[in-house]
Amino acid sequence: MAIGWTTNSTSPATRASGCATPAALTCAARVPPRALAALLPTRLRGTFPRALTIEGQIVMLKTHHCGSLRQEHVGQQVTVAGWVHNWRDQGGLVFLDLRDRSGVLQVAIDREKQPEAHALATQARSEWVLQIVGTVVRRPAGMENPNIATGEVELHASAVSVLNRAKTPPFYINRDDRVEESLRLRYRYLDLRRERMQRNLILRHRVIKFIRDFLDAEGFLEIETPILFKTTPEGARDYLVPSRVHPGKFYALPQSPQQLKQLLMVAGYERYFQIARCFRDEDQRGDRQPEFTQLDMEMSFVEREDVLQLIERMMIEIVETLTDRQLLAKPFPRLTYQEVMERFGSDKPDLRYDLAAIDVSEIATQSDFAVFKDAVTAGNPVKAIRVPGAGNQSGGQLRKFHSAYEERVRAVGGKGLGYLVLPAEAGGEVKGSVAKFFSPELQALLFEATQAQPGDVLFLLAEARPVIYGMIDVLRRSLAEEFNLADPNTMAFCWTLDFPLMEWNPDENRWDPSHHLFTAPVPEDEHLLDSAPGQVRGQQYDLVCNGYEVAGGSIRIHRQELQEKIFGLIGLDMVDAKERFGHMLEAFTYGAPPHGGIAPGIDRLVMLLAGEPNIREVIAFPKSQMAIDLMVSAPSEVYPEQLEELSIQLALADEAEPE
RNA sequence: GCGGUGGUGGUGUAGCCGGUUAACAUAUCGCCCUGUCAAGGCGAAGAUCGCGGGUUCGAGUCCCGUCCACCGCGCCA
Repeated sequence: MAIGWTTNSTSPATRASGCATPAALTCAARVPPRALAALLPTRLRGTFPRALTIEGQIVMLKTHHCGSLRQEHVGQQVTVAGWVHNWRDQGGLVFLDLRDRSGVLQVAIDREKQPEAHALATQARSEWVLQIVGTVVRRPAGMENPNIATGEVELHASAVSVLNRAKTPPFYINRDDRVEESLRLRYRYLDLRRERMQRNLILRHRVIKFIRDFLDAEGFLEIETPILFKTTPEGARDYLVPSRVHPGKFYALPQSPQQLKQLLMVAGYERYFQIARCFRDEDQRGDRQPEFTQLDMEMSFVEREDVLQLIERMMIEIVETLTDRQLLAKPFPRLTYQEVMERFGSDKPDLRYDLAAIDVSEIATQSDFAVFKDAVTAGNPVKAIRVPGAGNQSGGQLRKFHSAYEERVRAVGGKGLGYLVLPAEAGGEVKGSVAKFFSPELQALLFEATQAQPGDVLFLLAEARPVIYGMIDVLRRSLAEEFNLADPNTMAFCWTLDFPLMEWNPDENRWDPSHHLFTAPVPEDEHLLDSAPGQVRGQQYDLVCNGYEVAGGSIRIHRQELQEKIFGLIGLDMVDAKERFGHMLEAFTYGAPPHGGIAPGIDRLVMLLAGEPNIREVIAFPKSQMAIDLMVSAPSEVYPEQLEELSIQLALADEAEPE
């Protein structure tokens, strides 16, 4: 049996490479393209080897990718294969737009010149799979199509063969129209054919490849950890997997590889990462799926600063190398937890716009407004949010404007919302619900403190923490949406630091770890663990971008006695703790190095880089909000024999009885 | 678990203060057409209005229940 390359090669460059992999379908290994545009399938370049032959039979069904053909190919005979993207039958001349992953190519089939090919082409319909042999031709002058990358050329077909026919798809593949999402999910394999999804998954691939290359160069090892692991009752609900071999016992899918990566540090691997799947059985959101992907990583002999700098460098390079998006600030701003809560009411503020809350308690307490005076007396803050230019509307509009936001504030527990309107011209009258309680001198102080300009509106809020935080957050988000303040092309990263280590849980009457129970306290605060646990700051850090938490991590506790102390504070008695985390405590007695890590969420990161509104758009096969895979109908019932083998009996409530 | 929005030919929408034959675009099918590229022209077919119940002389439309999708709250160490 003779195996070789065909001799009528079209590309000297690829002859030398002798590579059987279509070059255009691989991704540039070392030099990622500068811009997002370079990610488009239409930009993939097709240097392509000759067809592979075995005993003279061509086994590779294409010599070039559709989207790769350019003027330089004019005159060459090529074979392409792909899906019918669109077709236009003009009688004696049929145009087929043939699509493969690299892009779209117009094929012209002439009845007079190629009657057989033409006869087949007239039958072809959307999404049929065709193989077409033809000659690349420069398009006639004036017939170029600048909207597609191959628009200067077209293929004059000499032979058409139908590799497969296709039913009419349930929705348009060739348009970016909105389609009901349940339909997209049911036919996800068709949805994934669409350009938007291909672009997103290619970007996702590039981000992950970039991360692997970057961390490899930094001395990290990629190490896999088990998917079948052990349940840990804290945190989110676990997905459980019954054991056949051990009746009545269960594995749990990892909520994250947290414990394992710390054990890898004890094991001396020093720098670990993994593109890790994580599982949490909680209700869904646009940025939450039951299974999601983290870049899980951990480093030994590092301090907080080392982790922050490494991640920051990586994120900046990802954005600048793989996208056209602008970074709002670099280095990334660093904000303390207290600062973000007081100013933005959220530990993941969207910094693309200001709308920061400013504490005006000192001024408000001098006003005649009892609500503000009482608030300050009770130790609660009075805060102002400046809304630039919002005062330039009629009195009626303003009242409507204010009451709409007052309603939002009430929805999060606020009792009311005061407002002041600065006149557009100097000397004009200051209006608004609380204007009469502030003397002109106090008003001036207020405007100075908030740097208010003519025509601005000031919203004034007085409430106890943490209710006021929720009010600030909801005001910022909804104002930014109404006034279009968030530039979609900007990536506003920041670090949130100095979280409290513990939060008081009044229901359970104990302290809860605010991050997780392996987070180390800030060394200066360690002495407060006994006297004032609520004041202890943790060595925790979150990376925030555009209002989303895109990474969270901490420096860990590596000493057994400190770890035991934390267990005590959160109400875990040592018998319990040993049962659940005995392996960790024991490991820490065998020379655990100081270590820390972080875990960026890949789905959220790619979502932001792609400019998508939810993570389903960057996941190939996501689940619905009810955690259902609409394509395969998972979860599903199982056969009684399967349950029997697992020693499991169902105890369903009547209404949940399976049919 | 709670609240909100939506579900109408294959797809996307209109119809919603109840009233004759459920409208439009597109896709699909047929015929015509040799420079189209969101092709065009002519014609055809295609909908028990998510499902179940109720009110009514009469329900896509009103009411109740239910299912599904999405958004948010709770939840998510």
